[in-house]
Amino acid sequence: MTSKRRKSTLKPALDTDTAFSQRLMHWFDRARRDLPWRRTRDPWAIWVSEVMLQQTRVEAVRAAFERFVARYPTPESFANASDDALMLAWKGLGYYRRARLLRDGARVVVRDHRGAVPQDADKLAELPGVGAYTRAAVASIAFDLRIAAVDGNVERVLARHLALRDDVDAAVGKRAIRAAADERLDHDRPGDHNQAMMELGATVCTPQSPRCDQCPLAADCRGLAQGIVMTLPRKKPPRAPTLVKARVAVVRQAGGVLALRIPDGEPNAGQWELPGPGALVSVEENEFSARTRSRCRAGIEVGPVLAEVRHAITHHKITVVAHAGALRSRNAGSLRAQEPTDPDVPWTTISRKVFAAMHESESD
DNA sequence: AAAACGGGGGT
DNA sequence: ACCCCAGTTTT
Repeated sequence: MTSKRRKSTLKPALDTDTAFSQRLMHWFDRARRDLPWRRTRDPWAIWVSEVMLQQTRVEAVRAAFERFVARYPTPESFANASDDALMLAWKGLGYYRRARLLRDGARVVVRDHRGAVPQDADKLAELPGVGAYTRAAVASIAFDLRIAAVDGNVERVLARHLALRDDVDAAVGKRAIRAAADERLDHDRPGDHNQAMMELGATVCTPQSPRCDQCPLAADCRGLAQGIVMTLPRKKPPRAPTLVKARVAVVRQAGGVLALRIPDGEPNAGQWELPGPGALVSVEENEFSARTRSRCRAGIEVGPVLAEVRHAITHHKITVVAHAGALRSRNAGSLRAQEPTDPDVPWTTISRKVFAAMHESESD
């Protein structure tokens, strides 16, 4: 057999790209998983799935997705959801702020687009919570628009295929990735192409132990040829974390414990947490009462330590010390009694960790 | 227990 | 170009 590789430089880019997408599509047609959001072309459902998938593994999204779209089948239905309903609908997925942004987006769809997700890439990008990635994903998967989606998976696949040594977080690296993604996009099946790239990154071209022997793109992968796959993509080193020693009080009342609904503007707004100065505020034990009073409008005295839990958010490493507490003011201010085990109360993750740790030490 | 991972918004 | 938001899974 003679090589089919062309020597001509007439249309080298096109030739290479066609082969790229053919190999990718052939692989995807065989390897694609049957997922609920791949059985619909409804742009709202696809939008929802993309937002969920940004933060959670496929398996966790499976159940949540079907429950969510059954409960909120249209942007309009979700636009009208209350904060509490939103929390419940998003339960188990974390990153509640994204659910709020999704609702903001749904509200704009209702207000500016008569409730229909706009079939236009620029209009999509104007929606709250829809950035470059989500815009590309929805536009290509729901509407067949020819826009390459670049998420972390795609970034990794391309950086390796190109042997791109630039920092992918810096402007030069971003431009290179973007250009490579656009160049390789399959114009006949843009939605499938984007999904295939992401699936390849998630299942074959994985961060730690890539299965290059199973990769449809290995033949012309320059990173593999140069033996630098594991070093890519290059990113700038993360910033050193800030250490926080936060404190909360466990004040038993009316069969539950006192809790604060986190005010708008603070992290985790709308969720419930144990009273204290806040999850990102370091305080000594003797400062607790004063700092808590200003935020919770209630006087709380703290006693013995019941539990310590650790939690990490962004560049904060938080140690939360949970004290037994007692209410000293006449009324509870902004605090309400809530049941720790009530599945309908959207406790913060830190609060749940505290309850779990207390439960463990009890059963010892 | 530490490390790894990621997309959107705001300044 | 920078910082902030916010968790789960893997090692």
